[in-house]
Amino acid sequence: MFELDLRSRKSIYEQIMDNLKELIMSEKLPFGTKLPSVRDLSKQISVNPNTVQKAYRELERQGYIYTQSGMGTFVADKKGIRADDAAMTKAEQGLEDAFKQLLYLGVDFDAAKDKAVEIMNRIRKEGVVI
Amino acid sequence: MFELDLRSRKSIYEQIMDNLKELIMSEKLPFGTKLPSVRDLSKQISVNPNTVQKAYRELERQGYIYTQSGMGTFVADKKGIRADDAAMTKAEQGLEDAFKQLLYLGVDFDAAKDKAVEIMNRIRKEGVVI
Amino acid sequence: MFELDLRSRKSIYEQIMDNLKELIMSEKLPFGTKLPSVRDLSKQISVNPNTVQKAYRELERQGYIYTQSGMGTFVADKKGIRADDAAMTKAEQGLEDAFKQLLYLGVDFDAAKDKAVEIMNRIRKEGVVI
Amino acid sequence: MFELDLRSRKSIYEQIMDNLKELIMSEKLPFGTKLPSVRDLSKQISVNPNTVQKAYRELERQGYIYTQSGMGTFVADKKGIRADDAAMTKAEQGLEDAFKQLLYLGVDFDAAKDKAVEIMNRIRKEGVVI
DNA sequence: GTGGTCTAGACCACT
DNA sequence: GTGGTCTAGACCACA
Repeated sequence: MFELDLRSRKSIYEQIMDNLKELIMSEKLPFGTKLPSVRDLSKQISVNPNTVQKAYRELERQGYIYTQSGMGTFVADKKGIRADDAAMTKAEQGLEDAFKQLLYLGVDFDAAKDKAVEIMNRIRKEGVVI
Repeated sequence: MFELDLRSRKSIYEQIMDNLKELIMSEKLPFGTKLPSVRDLSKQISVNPNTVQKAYRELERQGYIYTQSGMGTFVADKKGIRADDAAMTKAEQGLEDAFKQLLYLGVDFDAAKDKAVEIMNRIRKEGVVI
Repeated sequence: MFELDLRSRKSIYEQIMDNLKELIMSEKLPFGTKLPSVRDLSKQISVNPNTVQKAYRELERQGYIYTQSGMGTFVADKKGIRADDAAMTKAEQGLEDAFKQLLYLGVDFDAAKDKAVEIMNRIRKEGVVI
Repeated sequence: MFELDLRSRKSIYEQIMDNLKELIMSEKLPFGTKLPSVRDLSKQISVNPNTVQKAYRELERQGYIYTQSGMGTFVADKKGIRADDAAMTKAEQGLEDAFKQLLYLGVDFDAAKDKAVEIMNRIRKEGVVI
């Protein structure tokens, strides 16, 4: 389904969330699709079930998926996604930090900006089609 | 000297590092400047000396400052900053992740890109003069 | 696991690092092995957990081990060790200094060289098998 | 007279000692030579007089130099040098550590040994003539 | 005075 | 349970 980098500093549940978000936003998992159960997914990616559960719970809170008792977990309509203000601010802050980091490393402003634009265009092409 | 946001998710020592990096890169603290001693800065910003030292240590490792035991800590020549390839890749990855995060939140691609450009221009104006 | 010399001039965290490096390089702790947790090792060798953590942190920075938050700390693949040029130069400088130190003490050149060769051969036999 | 690296991690008084030991052992400062006064040397190399004094005191303790009240400080006969056991052990330990460090960095045993021999021969030629 | 190391013990997020 | 961060305070060597 997707890959994790167990050696990354990013926590595992966040990696799971990001992977699923990407699949959902790119409509590789379209509205209504049944997600694997917590137990199945946890086996598939060799991760503690609690960790998967945490990812699912958080995704549900953010409106990406929903659960039907006894039936399973499903991809929600994109309209349901909460444009969580906190998450938004955090993402913007992340953008700012990453950009500054480039400048800290001695990259010239315009070069850094070009780099950023290049990355964004690549993302558009590669697939986070929305 | 600068301010901390104790409620932020960013750890204190990282905030100290980022603040100092900004002051150094903008040459508000030019090459050779003596930084406040660990103890002084810790009092100034009401933080434990160990926390300040951790920030100094890491900044030294990254080449922003250098230390003379018994004498103090000083701003290093910018040439000393390691254009660490790993750090570079990491920064680019960070940019990519942050941008994707925006898209995950349901922001339209072009809106996200505009946002990013706006942020970059703000950074340019505000002063990370290099 | 190993022993510390609390009376040594070498700081404790450095002794921990050197001991672990030796165990790793000799493959007594092969790739992937889980190291004792910070708390366990600290109890085992009667040292404060922070001190052990400092050693682990530095070993991670040097690429000998890696860490999975919440899971533990593991021996990294040797390929990960940075053949850091700076570290190399430093090691050579250390060799030079140590040798000069012998000469400063009034040891005859050939005697010092013999001593050095003897030490190197002992190291080969004793086990820093690579 | 000689140079210091203020940014080095080696303490200044040790650098002074090593420089003087080298000059003495190579007989560039032969037996009986008057050393500059603490005050003069401290000015010359822009260092706190206390630091120079500490170096002189330690050199005297080790038998490299001697002081005549009111007259100054002089280079001692090499026979007087105390083959301080502790210092000897420390030097040997340093040699061992530096060599191991090379191995840690992934250098092959024989390559490391060759390197060491090369360094020793260079030292012989370059001047620590004894 | 300076930085460097260490202890004792706390709280947090993650697995 | 795991590592990561932080506080409060101590002692040391060095300048």
